[in-house]
Amino acid sequence: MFSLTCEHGIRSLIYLAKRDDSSNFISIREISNDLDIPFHFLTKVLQKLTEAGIIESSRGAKGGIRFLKKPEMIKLSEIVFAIDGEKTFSKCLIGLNKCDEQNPCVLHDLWMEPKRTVTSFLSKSTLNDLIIRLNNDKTRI
Amino acid sequence: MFSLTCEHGIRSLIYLAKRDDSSNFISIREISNDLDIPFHFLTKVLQKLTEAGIIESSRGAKGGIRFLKKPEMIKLSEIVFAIDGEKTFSKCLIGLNKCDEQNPCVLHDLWMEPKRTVTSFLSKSTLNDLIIRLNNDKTRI
DNA sequence: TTGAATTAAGACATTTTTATCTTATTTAAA
DNA sequence: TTTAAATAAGATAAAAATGTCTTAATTCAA
Repeated sequence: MFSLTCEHGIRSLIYLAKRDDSSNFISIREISNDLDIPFHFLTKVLQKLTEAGIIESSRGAKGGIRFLKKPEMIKLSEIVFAIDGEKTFSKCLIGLNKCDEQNPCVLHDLWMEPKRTVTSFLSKSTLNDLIIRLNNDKTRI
Repeated sequence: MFSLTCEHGIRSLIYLAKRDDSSNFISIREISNDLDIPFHFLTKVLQKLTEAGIIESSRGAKGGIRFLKKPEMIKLSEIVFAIDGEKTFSKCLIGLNKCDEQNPCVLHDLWMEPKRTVTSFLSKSTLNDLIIRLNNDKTRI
């Protein structure tokens, strides 16, 4: 569904939202350890989110990453689009490069409703919505 | 969404359903030409569908592939599962290997409804449903 | 101002996916 | 029975995704 890179990105930001005191940077090494994601791989994933303006980073002692936007303003869709690309769920299901209302592929119409459900889920869910779940139960990242 | 391999598989079977006179084999070379899919790559894609029992193949002159099951009985989900794997849409969204009702990931509950919509779309749509669309309009494979 | 801590960046390695090529095997028909 | 036509299968190549390592740049604090 999502690339592994994207999964790492989502998990990291949920982790960050859970930990965030919003003024201090959280070190990537710590995230890497707690979420069991290879450190050097993770730095590259997070660089994409930095370029996308979702987080900012600081080098050196006490460095790390922190949110540039408020977690209640960050949608799942933003994260996915930043990492897997804007077209992640708007591409033609069978790979036709010109597939639209005028010239639809055989799946186009049937795919519209499920696609809407998925994209609405991604654009409705903010990081805050998600960490609320983490506070309650046995829910995990 | 689907792997390229899977896209090729779906397109080929829709093409076959459209062409099918159900007794003759259709050559892979012909499918390859008409759908603009690399021939040797396509033979391997179709071998997966043969192994899955959806089509059968014949070597030699007048060889090719044909359906083993009737197109009205072949669901999109079968094709996807045969090529991209059974768990294509049941895997945890963020990659946790033990994610279920008891120990859900943060996305688990929110993902349930969109997932249902997608899997229902895949399991409702048969090849026959799809080629009906091809007969009408400007619809393409 | 120096040193330790930390991310950035680029080179490199591995794995998976996609693509190609060659040879073997099978089938139908002359 | 031979030949042409076709898929099967395995080797190899290329590209993309994932993972690792090294060096550079930056930051804080002693």
